[in-house]
Amino acid sequence: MQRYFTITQLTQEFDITTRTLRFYEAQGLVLPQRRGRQRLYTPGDRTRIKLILRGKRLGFSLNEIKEMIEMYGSSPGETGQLRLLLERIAARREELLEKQRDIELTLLELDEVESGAKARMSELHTKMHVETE
Amino acid sequence: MQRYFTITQLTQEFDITTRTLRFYEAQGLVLPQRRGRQRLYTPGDRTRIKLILRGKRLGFSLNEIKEMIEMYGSSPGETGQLRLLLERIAARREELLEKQRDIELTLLELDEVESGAKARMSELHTKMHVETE
DNA sequence: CAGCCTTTTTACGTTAAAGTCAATAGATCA
DNA sequence: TGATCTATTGACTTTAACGTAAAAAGGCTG
Repeated sequence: MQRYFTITQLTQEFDITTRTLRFYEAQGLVLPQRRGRQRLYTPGDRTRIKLILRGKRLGFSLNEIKEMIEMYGSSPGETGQLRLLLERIAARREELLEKQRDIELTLLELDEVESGAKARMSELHTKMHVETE
Repeated sequence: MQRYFTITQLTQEFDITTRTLRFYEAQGLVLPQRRGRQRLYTPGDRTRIKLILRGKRLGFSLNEIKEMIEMYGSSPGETGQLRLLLERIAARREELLEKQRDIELTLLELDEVESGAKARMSELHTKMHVETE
């Protein structure tokens, strides 16, 4: 029993438009089957779409995302290709680790701004309190 | 003693073009002083540029980055504004935490692909070994 | 089977973030 | 001072990632 999703189901689930999904298909990122002219998405297609959107949230371009997806599915039988695959994995991992550090720093700065704002807020309250005494 | 950076120094340090820095200036993201027509960047300007590039790496748009930078510098004196600032901080934090989770997942998947590739690689070696015996 | 709704195709438009190019202005160096 | 270099400005172009609109093709319903 193969369960399929329609394009509109997926657009609603992920809050994207049909234009977007067809665009991703034109870029070779998803390849839904057809029943006549209608697109049928398998659970596997749905997973790929999730991967695409996750990549987008992290700031990767569609081309980079395509490469990553191809990495996932690839199982090269030759040593040279395998070595290349391992290199690409290492490179991606580096990028992701850098993004992690970037996020850590940004979160720390947000903490600072927040405590500054909270301090000013309690100052304001104190002042109001004194003035109304 | 105020030390200044020239535009080319910064382009070399951050590996961007002068066009990019002037574009950021036109968008109001940095505001270097002028000596005649020449731009002079202070250490503070340099820090802002670092913030911009970090934001870009995380997939934020220049407009979002501008908002964040303005948050950093702002010190509103009114409670309503402060409350708004705190809300924005919370929203940003949520986004960043989601990105963190996205990264974790992606790293895990990379691990899987990698160990799969390594397994296939040692299979290949074993096979070669057997065949050449 | 006529009418209506959804889906698909095709084609052109748009926006963000620069890239490229040409003209001009200062700055520098022999 | 003339020549050369670098920086600035303005205009136009490009690319990615869709948005929008129009026409045709199914599919469903009374």
